[in-house]
Amino acid sequence: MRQSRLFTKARREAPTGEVAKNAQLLVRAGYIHKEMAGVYDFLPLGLRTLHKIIGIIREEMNAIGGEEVLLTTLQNPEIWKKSGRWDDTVVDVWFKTYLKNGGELGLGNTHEEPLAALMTEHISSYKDLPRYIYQFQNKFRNETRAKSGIMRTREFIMKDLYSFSKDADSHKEYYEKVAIAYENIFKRVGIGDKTYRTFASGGSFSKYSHEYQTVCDAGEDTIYIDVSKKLALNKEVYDDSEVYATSGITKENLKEEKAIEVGNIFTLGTKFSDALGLSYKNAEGKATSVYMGSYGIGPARLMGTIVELLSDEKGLVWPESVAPFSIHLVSLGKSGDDISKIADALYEDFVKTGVEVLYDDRDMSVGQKFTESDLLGIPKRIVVGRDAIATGTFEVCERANGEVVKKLRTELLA
RNA sequence: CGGGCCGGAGUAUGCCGGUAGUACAUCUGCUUUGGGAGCAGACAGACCGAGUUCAAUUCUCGGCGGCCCGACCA
Repeated sequence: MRQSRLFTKARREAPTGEVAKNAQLLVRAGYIHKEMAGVYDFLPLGLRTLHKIIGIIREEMNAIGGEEVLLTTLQNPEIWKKSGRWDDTVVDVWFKTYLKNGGELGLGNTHEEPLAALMTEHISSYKDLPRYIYQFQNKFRNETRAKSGIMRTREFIMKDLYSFSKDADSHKEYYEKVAIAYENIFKRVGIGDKTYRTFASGGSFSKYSHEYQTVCDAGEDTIYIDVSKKLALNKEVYDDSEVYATSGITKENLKEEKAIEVGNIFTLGTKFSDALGLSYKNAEGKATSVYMGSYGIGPARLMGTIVELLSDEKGLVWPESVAPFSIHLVSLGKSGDDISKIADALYEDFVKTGVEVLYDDRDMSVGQKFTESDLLGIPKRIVVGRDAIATGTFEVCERANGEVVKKLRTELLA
């Protein structure tokens, strides 16, 4: 993409009042725009990165048998009344609204109820199980206090996977598969070494659930890590003696850290299938409740976590896997001169070979181009300058570590 | 939801109960081009409402909005 065609502009300063590092950098670099507290738009560069993250999650979900759907945001209260979760005192993050005829509606904050209701039409026999259904869908949560930039927002895309199994044993088996898929995801987006499977309270569904917590000072949660076991405990279960027996963690070895919850996996059991009438006939012809699990990841929060963890004083730093472009091609020529002709040709070559390249073809000062390039955080920068004419070489700079090498055109395209 | 701070050109800020100043950005012109260039000129601003006052951007109250701390996070 030609940068002259990119409508967003990088800015020197972050807006007043935006304190979170992730939002400061993403706003300055033109990846996102704040509409209001806890509500952010994704602009072209930000959307590309978000889509890269979503793509990685999708691959991992498909690899463990996930089938993708897209359920609605508008929610029918009748379904939620069956599980008791329409009540504002039970779920306090509802956004509710009205139909023209006065009927009440909700904006979905999660999708256990509608999906369980939907699956009653498709699951009737043990032969129909297991099923694994997931989506990337806009959730609405009326948080009392939005904070931390894109980490806790009132409207956000969530990947939510729901598993429908015959019984607790087959559920447990799949639950562990999801855990591995999650670990793959966090590894692939570049935060694997700082992300811990963490025991947390399970709510009313099961004794414990698991969170994936990424160690980071910007995090809202406090966890206790057993480094050798690569496991952790959320502070909320720290004083629960049973968790140590369950997890095999010993209290003495724990290290306290701040962390960001980047994912969670829950055992739901039959709570929702009982409430919504989701059952199947087993081999003996007996009606049996479907055993459910739910598994969430917030792609935007994951994006914010990557920013918090990997960016530096110059700006964003993306791993190749989630960068909006692989290469930032920066021309130091002026439109029409020899340098920019070489840059144009190189750009066309990259486009032809399918390389994702952002081409800074704008007429502006060198310093400004480099500073903006650093801010955008694209993994590799290729500079077309006087060397391109003098020696036919191009400077290639790694954003992450600043390493610079000179390469010939043929080496770049190889 | 409790507490605190804040609200002015596109962005960031200084001063101020009496003509809203500056920097950056933007536009025009000339020069400049390997780390946010220079000169000249131009465009552009007080969240809303009430009160006090001869006079309110400034003081007071209320609303709305933003950020932070805490609580909450099914």
